Amino acid sequence: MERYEPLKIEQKWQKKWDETEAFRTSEKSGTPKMMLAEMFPYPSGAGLHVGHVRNFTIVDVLTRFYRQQGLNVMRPFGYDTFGLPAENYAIKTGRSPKDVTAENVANFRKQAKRLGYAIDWSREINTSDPEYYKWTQWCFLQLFKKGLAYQKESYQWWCPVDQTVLANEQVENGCCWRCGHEVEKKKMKQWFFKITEYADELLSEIDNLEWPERIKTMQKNWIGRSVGAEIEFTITQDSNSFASSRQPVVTGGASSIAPVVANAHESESCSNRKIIVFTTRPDTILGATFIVLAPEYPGLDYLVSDDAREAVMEYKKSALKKSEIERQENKEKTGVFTGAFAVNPATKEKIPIWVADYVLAGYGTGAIMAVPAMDERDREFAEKFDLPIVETELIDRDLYGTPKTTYRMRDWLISRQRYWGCPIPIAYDSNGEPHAIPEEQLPVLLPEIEDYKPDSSGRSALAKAKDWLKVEIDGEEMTRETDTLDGYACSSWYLWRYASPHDKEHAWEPEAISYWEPVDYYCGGDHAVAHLLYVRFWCKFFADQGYLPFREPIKRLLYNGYINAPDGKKMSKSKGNAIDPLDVINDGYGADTLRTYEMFIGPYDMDAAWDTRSVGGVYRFLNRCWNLIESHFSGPASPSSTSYTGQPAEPSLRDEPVGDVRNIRLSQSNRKLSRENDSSINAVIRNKTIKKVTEDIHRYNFNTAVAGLMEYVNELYKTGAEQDDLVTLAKLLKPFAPHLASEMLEKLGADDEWPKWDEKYLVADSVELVVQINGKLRAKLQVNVEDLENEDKIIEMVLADEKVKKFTESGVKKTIFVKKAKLVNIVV
RNA sequence: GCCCGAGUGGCGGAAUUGGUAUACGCGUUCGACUCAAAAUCGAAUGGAGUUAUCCAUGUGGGUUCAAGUCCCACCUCGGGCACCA
Repeated sequence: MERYEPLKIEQKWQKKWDETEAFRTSEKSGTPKMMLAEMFPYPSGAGLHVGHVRNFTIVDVLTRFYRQQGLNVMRPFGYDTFGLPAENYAIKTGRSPKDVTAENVANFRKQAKRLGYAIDWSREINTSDPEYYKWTQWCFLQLFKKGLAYQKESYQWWCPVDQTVLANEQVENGCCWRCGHEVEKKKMKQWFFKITEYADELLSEIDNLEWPERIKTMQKNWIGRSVGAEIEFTITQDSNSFASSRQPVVTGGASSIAPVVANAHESESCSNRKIIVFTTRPDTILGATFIVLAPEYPGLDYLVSDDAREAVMEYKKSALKKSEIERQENKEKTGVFTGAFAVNPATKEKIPIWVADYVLAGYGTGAIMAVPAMDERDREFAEKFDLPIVETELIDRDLYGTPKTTYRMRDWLISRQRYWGCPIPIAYDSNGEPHAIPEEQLPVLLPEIEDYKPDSSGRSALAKAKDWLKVEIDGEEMTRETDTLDGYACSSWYLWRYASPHDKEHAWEPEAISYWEPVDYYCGGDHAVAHLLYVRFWCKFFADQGYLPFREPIKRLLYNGYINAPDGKKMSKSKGNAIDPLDVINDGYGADTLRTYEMFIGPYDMDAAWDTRSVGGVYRFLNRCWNLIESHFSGPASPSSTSYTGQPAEPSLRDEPVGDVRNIRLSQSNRKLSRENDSSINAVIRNKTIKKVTEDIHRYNFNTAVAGLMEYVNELYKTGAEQDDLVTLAKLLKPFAPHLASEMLEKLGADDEWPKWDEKYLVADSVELVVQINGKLRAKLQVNVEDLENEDKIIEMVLADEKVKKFTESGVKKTIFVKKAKLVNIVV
């Protein structure tokens, strides 16, 4: 008899899986495929976190479950390596981000292997590998060629600590998602991806996704479609304030290296003759008594009157300086009159034009018609500044405006003024016009430099790589773009790279992609609106270009909850409440215990607190699995062959070498059963367990699947376990505890094919009938299954029961028989 | 403020379609084994009570033969959005 030694078993199987490349996959025609992936990790210096383990194990359970069912299952792995943490660490320690990243990747790989994941290691990708980012740059160029990657000068989120701009999705409560510092608005020329081009489809397709409702709702809200109209308001010519020849006053703004190209929308709405407003209520136009412009409104400088100019510019300056937090916290309306007027096209009234920061520059046209009688915010503003409030009746929606749909979602800002990212494959000619780097020159390699530190110049550290900056395109000398791409760009297509990770000709090889993808299961606990929206956007774009045969990249999304510290708070190194998964393994519990525990901890999509004592409970369960096998093969100690005497264990058992099983015995009542009866009883629980575990995994109820296995083992301890029971146990256990299960199957000489249950074992001859009186449980009777077909007979039997009689002396009003629930309710 | 989740023993959590509330695990108690401890094995374990029985799924109502589950109102916690016209 051997003791359960997880570390020894796990090492054996991990070595075997590694050497045989056990999980290597290739396209197989005729075999149903399945592709699963987790959201690939950012490999931090701290190594794997228990949260990673939960995330990866969910994917692994499904991977192994479907492999055991004979599907061609691909489960790749990758690392999202570009980004600020590596660069900041490099700045702090003086080491290169490349070296630091390489170390972290090696550590993550080693740790993932110690968890026994069924990963196809030939499909390992790394976003900062030039072989990979060559194709990220290729993707960028496709978007650039179609006008979906463009430059625009506008006010952007700027993190003064990280010295870079940020996308809307990376600003959380007015703070930088990385360093937590308050962000500012800064006028800069930046690169954008035109995600708004796909806003409609991104929204309408959400309903067809097998994704959690809460993620779908978040995406819908994020896209925020509003149907309304744009209405033109003419600025009054007789206004003394108006002068079309006046030069604009330049305010704010950061240096930019290329000339500003105003887009069509801006030049139209900042025309000096009219203001276009967006409204969802064009039918309320009769009540529009003033116009409000955002402080950043592009045409503001042109229309402001001389008298008001100073006050307006002062207001604009202070509004821009205000952090977003201040703007959010202070809901008190502020604003100033511009001195200009416009004509309400419906009433022909001359109405004043104001500036106020409750109007947002980035939404609609940055200008609204205020209807204080209808809109709470406008009313508040009107009351504060004593503007007219006119009660109004509604008119035909389409009378004065042109129908227009607007989205809350803005275009995706993708340039970053940082070193450790994918270089944007663009160069500027002497006029400052951007040109694509020819595809044959890709990848644009990230140059090795000495000093990664960003500065306030608004340019990344790449600007210091003087030689690298120069590039010749079509015989013309040009200057390279020094910004790098947002890391989310690198992760917007990695799922497709998995299909052909080493292809030199394509970002993804057409046949491989159409075999493997879209991804069947994608699992993660973050990025509900950013990454998960971006991959959908790129998918639609590349489908339109003919590169992808599907328009949604992810069929099913599993959004797992977090694992918190034992105190219920978020785990963090600084608070000292973090659990290191490698410590749990090395303490002797092993990877199987860790994996199984994290599946057992609770529903996968709910947050859960770590409980060290419960880890021990799962270890005991695996130990009991092991002991069943050991006693099966070690003769006298076997639960199924040891005769129970009611006395202390026989001497022969005491003489056994140290074995945790030596006290396994059978309860007296169960020993009365003959061998034949034993196995028929086991057939029932065996089939029940197969059904439960299979169905639970299909429903992602991993916690109850493990509970079902525990119950099964408890039963086998009582009844004794035959070969069939042990083989079934090992097969069902394998997705959760693959090392132990592999060892068990090897000892049993069995394969790992997923077992099927036979319904015939699940139908018993007699069943327990529940008897309620007035809805309260009063009795239980054994009845024959065939009697359930005969309601009269059942009721007769129930009413004849002694226990029931006590309650029915005063007469029976009504009886209800529910066959499916095997229940009778008697109303007295 | 608006939109989602969730609230069940001492604790984590089960209960899949309205039908036996508390599966499974932790903890606790008792017993076996041991010189002893650990480990292991077995038993018990929602509360009150003399058996009967009564009370328990955040609170208060309602529907129903029957409610953790459905409806109405409210409370608490967590998450998302937050002047989006």
